[in-house]
Order: sequence, then C-alpha cells, then structure tokens
Amino acid sequence: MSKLGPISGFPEWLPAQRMAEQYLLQKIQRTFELFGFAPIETRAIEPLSVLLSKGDDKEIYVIKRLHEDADAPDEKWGLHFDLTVPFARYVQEFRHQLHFPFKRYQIQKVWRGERKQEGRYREFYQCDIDVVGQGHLSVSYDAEMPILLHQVLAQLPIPAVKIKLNNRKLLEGFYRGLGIENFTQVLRIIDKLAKIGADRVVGLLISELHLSDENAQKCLLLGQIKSDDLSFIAEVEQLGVQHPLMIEGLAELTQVMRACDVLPPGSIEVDLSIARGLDYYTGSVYEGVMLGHEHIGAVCSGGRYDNLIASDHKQQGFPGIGVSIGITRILGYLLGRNLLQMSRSTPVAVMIILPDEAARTEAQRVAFRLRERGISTDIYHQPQNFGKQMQSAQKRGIPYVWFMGDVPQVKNLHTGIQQPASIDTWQPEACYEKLTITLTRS
RNA sequence: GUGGGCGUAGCUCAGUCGGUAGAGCUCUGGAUUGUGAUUCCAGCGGUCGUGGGUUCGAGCCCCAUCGUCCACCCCA
Repeated sequence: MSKLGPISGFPEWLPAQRMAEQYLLQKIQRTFELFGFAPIETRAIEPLSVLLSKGDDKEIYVIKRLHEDADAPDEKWGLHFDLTVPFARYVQEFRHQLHFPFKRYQIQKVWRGERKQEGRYREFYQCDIDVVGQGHLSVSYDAEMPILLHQVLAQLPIPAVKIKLNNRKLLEGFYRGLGIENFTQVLRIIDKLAKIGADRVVGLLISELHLSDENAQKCLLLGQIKSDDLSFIAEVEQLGVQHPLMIEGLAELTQVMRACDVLPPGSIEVDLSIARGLDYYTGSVYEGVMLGHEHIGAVCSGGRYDNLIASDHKQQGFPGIGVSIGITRILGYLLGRNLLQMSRSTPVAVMIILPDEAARTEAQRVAFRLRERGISTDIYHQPQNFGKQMQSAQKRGIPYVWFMGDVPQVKNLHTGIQQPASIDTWQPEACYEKLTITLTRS
C-alpha cells in the first residue's frame, strides 16, 4: 500500500455523483435504442497493431502480464483509446453475421495517456454510435447523427449544446482547387481559428506551410464561414474556387443542413473551421460544445469514415459514420464546479424508523413487502431518538420515513406531511420516487 | 514531453517585517428522554505536500522533488 489517494486523470465519484452518471448513461442508452441502434461491447484491449494502424500518435497504455515469460511471443496488447477503432476491427471480424447497414451503440470506458486537465481525463466514458454500410452508406445517415445528438443532449440536465457541422470533402476540394497539397496541415491550423484568432492563423499558414498571402487569405475566409441556414453555399461559391470534391462536399453539407430543419433554431450551425482529428474522417464532421462553457472543448464529436474498415480483397469496403458523447468530460466539469444538485446520495426512497431492537423483525417484514413492490427501502441501523433517525435520512436525501405501529404512518421529509399508510398500497409520489438532478445557474 | 501559477484542518481559504497555527463550512456531542431542517454551546481535526539548505528562530527566504491547475500538443 505505497500509493494511496487519487491517481491523476482516473476519476472516482461519490455515490450521489455516480448516480448522476448512471442517470445520464441510462438516458443516453435509451435514446440510442429509440433510434434503432443495437448494443455491443468490445473487449478493453486490442492488439497494438490494430490501435496503432489508425491511431496516429495516441498515448496508449500497454498491457503486460506480471509473470510473463521472458521468451513470450511478441504479441502486444494495449487498452483502447476510443471505441471506433475496436468497432472497425469487430465489424471486420463478424461481418458475415451482421446485417448492413449495421447500427450499433457502445458505452464503455476508454484510456488515454494524456496529461490531466479540466475536462480531460485518462480514463473516461465514451457513448458511441456508428452506422456501417456494405459498399455504400447513404448521406441520410450523415443527417441522422446531429439530430440524434440534439435529441439526446437536450433532455439531459446540462447546459444547452450547440452542434457544429462541416465536411472534409468541401475543405479538401477547396484546398486542392487552390493548388495546396498538404491538406491535413492546413486543417490543423484552421481548426485553431476560434482559439487563436484570424491574424495568427494567417501568420501560421504563411510561416509554417509557406502558403502565398492570397491562398492563406482564402483559406481563412473559408474557415470563417458560419451559418445556421443555407447561406453558406453562396458564401463558399463567392470565393471562386472550383474543384469536383468541393462541389461534392458542398452538396452533402447542404443535404445534411436541410434535414436538420426539424431541429429548433440555434441548436446547429455550419462552421467551416471545424476539422476534428486528423486521421480517418473523410466527409461530414461534427463537434458539439456547451454554450457558455466552450473552453472545456467538445462534449461530443464524430464524422464519416469511408476507409477505416478495410475491404475484403475483392469486396467493397465498409463506409461508416458515427459520433461519440464525452459524458465524463461533461459530468466531471459540472460536478467539479458544483453546477449539479442531486436530490439524494442513495437510491433509498423510504427508511423505516427503528424504535427498539424488539421491533427489528417487524421492520424487516415491512421492508420485505415494500421491496417486493419495487420500492427501495432501508431500515435504520440502530434504535435511536426518532429525531436522529430522521435527520440521518434527511441528510442522505431519503424522501420518506416509515413509522411502524397499529396504524403505520409515512412522513414526507420534504413537505413535512405525515399520513397513515399501508404496506400493500403505499407508493412514493412520482416526483420523489427516484433521484432528480437539477442544473444550477448557467 | 515543454513552459508558467499554486500546494496551510475533510472542504473554501486567512496568516502582516522571518518570532510558539487561525476562521468559516463540514463532522461529532449537548441544549432537545422517540418526529428532522432554525438557533445556541462545546468538541474532534494540521509533521503548513515532501526532502534538504540559510537562520538564534522558517508556513513565510533558497534549492530539489512530488502533486495540482493553466498554456502548448492533442482530444470526449
């Protein structure tokens, strides 16, 4: 026991906080299923070769047995750093048993070796959905993603999330139309626009990538385009760049924006500075930020990947699209700033007051019956003043206490109302039955 | 990994020029001998992150180290 206390980047919550986390995870899971996604879980580890093939320079934790033979085979494993790469491997492995287009969700922990900061962890949950097609995948799925994100996030007790939308083909075509080759480098710099501003972006494009003043300006102008309607089309065309890939991207983006008409105003916008990770995205890309809390970065993100899942020699490939919700980032931030109020720190809905030891048998009989009826029930651990017992219940947020007797009574600790109650019919009021979470301020 | 800020009670922090360690909240007990939240009283709780140095004397000054936060990098 040399190392006690927290390990940096590996959060551990108190019961009330974990209940809040489970609450969010359950809401998310239910919405994923509403949209027709099926659950899977992949193992925590993958061969290093799988992780490294698409992972760029991710910080990966390598797994090793303590008593591993010195001459053990070379196969090395690592903890997965996201859920998309393991999913790609999974699809390839089980492709003959899956139905395409395959819609799946996956809610699991992932691990990254990055340095801890607010909103940034080394062990955290990702809530991931993806759709994978065989040979072809309709652009209508590109539109389903932001709609789903909005419907999931809008019902959670968190600040409003704005989803930003872009398309890699549009950007790449535009840059190619200008004769720029190092596409991903330009993306990397344009992506910083919101953070470092227009002047420094242009400066970097010229100094680091040796773009001409004119090209740097055009890249900036493209990156500065934002709109919550279709006006971005004219703005892009006005820049006078021609390229087939750009036209294609523009058309896809338009189709997605049109489909998002069902969303309330202000919940989505086109933002041509959004690039996302530099690795496998090929078309639509998404990123969501909490309004008023943009500094912690994206709380959800994703995009289309047409080449992530390698094709069978003669067969067509498996284009996919997906998004991920960073529930640990959201929750860690809100809890760290005390922006969430949980109504209780235990699932218990009613606690039975224990007058003396002789009453324990009766208390257990009452508890048995209430639990049988699906009511989370606990018995106070020792005989004590009723005041003490009630105070204890109140501190843990338990909404009701139960007084045994010839005519049993139940008291609501929120309202102070005490009434006769029967173990066969009493129900907690709906608003007190389960944990409630409220967002304070913001 | 690189650079900067900060480490004092469980939490938030004060601590003057270097002179024996403080407050609020929390927690425990009592006022209140079976019905809570308010109020009042008392108590518990610190090797001042750690190690070294300067000094008659260090929470305070110096060095190192660890932790943490911020920026870079990258991302949920």
